[in-house]
Amino acid sequence: MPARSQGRATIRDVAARAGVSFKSVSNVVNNHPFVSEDMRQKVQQAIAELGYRPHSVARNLANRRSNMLGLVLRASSTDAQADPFLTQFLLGACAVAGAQGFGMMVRILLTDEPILRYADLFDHQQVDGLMIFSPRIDDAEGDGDGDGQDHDLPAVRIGRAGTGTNALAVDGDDEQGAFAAVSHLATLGHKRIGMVANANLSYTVSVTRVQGYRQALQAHGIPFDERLLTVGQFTRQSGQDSMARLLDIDEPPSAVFISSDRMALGAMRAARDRGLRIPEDIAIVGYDDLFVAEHTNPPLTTVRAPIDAISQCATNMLIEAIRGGKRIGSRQIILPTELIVRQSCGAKAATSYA
Amino acid sequence: MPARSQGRATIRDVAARAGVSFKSVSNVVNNHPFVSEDMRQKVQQAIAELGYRPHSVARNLANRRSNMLGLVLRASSTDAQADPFLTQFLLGACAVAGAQGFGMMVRILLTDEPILRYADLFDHQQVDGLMIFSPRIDDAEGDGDGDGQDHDLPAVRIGRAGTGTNALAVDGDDEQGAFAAVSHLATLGHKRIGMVANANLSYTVSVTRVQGYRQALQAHGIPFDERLLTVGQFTRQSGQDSMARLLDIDEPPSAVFISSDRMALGAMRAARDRGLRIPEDIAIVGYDDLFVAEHTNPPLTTVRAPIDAISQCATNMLIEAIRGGKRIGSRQIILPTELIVRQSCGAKAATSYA
DNA sequence: CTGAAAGCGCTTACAG
DNA sequence: CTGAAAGCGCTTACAG
Repeated sequence: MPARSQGRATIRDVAARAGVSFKSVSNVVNNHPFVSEDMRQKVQQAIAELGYRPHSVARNLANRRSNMLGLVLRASSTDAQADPFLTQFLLGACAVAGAQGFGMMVRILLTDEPILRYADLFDHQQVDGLMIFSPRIDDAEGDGDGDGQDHDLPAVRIGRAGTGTNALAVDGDDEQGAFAAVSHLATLGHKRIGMVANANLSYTVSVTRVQGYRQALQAHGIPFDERLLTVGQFTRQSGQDSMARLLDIDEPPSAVFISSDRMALGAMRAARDRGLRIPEDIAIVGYDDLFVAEHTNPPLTTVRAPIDAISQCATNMLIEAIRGGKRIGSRQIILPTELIVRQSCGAKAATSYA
Repeated sequence: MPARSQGRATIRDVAARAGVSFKSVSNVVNNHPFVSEDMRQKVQQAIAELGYRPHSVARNLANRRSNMLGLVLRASSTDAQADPFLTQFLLGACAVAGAQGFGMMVRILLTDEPILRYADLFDHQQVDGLMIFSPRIDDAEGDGDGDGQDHDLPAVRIGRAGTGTNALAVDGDDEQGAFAAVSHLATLGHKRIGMVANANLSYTVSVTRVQGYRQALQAHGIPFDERLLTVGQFTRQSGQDSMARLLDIDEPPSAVFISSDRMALGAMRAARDRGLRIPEDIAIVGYDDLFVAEHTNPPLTTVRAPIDAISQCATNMLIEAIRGGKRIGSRQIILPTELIVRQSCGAKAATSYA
């Protein structure tokens, strides 16, 4: 092969081989209009013969585009909960991005690190847009991505929208999910329905679920009793403690909505510690549909977020924003969640294995 | 700020501001030796004032390096099992890479896709090295990354080494893990110890665990009985079926090592279906230490792979190979696994919650 | 539709 | 230790 002795074939090599100018090679590689079929064929053949592959770095420099999406993951020690969704999210996002010619570069941000502008996690022009995945993190903190800068990147947040100018966001409908969970309980005849919130009410992810809870109560004509609402902090232990507290009040609940599966594990434990049978003595609904939910005893009824839809939607939105130019305005998309009925509430379960 | 009216500050702007040549700026940015303290300060100040950030794309083009690691993930529908490790692996790898100035670009490869050279998943010079994560996939297939090409990238495989020339690989010590699991059973007095392999024996990940099983038997003077060895195929259902088969033979086992937690879930179900108590009537050990293992009834004794150590080791090895130049030769590192004793074998558990 | 030019922002050899 | 040059591989305007 008469390619260069060193390194891969370059656009010039292809041009020489095909007997055309290298501009023409660029044209066909980039699928420009108005290239004659003849030219295309000649070039394509030379490309094949030389095993030419475009040099993306050079291309990016000239283009002022990187065809890269930057995914920033906020992980935290207290919050392993987010992890189970992460892989699934990543898979979906990479697939969509790849199909549209974008690569994915990921950056981890530990919560304890100081929060800077997310864009600063990447070099200048290293990515064309940002996906910010931090669904279970304190939103107040999370909003520290100063917009207002001149050359802000398009960004989409997974979770609730930040305060930025170009706020794009995609999330599951937590309110509706909580509503469905609690309605399920009410429909089964429960009147004393407690709730263990997954976090204190400075977290929007906690607030929306509480709202769904209250709306469901209202829809079913059940008065809200604040003694029935307690608050945990993500961990299983806090679920156990919160449940114990709920069980200790006068007129304890006959059913409890715990807005986190992880915490529901603790809650089930607390119930069992008192000799309460699930669901006969106490009905329980969780939230998240972790893998473990199917394997608890009894299998846990819970709410599942539409991770695949979220990842696809977010990726498409971001790419659209990148292609569409600077200001798309803000947009927030909320996707419906699904109640997975198993056996922890006493309803006959549609899906059941364990 | 006298920066350019358009775009970010460039190296020239910094030079102008600091009153030096832009070569000097490059020098300090790249931490070259022999820059006077005075120069460094002037430049650094100008950088700060202008908010200059190096343009990585341009730098990469000039450098012929991208400072990027390419992570290819082989996912498969039948193999959700790999997922739980993925997030943890990704976190570890990104952290190490980031600390050494490397970004991470990820590419998903679905198993059903044709297997090409892994390097072809990336553009030319888009990444400096490859991490290949596909621990639970048929190894025969996985080896289809033709080495032998001229400009092969350094690559490290998570799992057993491929056949390539530059074969770097890191893995957990499955043999030792299986050995520990089965020895645990033997130590508790079991003589009839069965095994359900996680996959048929064309998968090395299955073979090594079987080897550990046999070695442990031998070490404890227990003869190998092939009727006690059965083979599943990753799924929970196959674990259930395999266990049922084992329970049906004459002289059934009093303890079983199931080399996959997912399958152990099915196995526990099969045991319970026959009214067998765990661990009184039948002891069970799993493999993987999925999150669910802590929450089964009873909590599952199992083997945990050193994911963090693997991710860190693999990333460091790869970066070393990148920095060290072409041929490092092949190297395979096997890291020790850990037996997590819970309650499914009747041993007093050190760690116990659920 | 196709050439020769200039440039993306930076870096590595090259003389001073 | 510091300048002016050439180049990384490609692309966008520019004339033909």
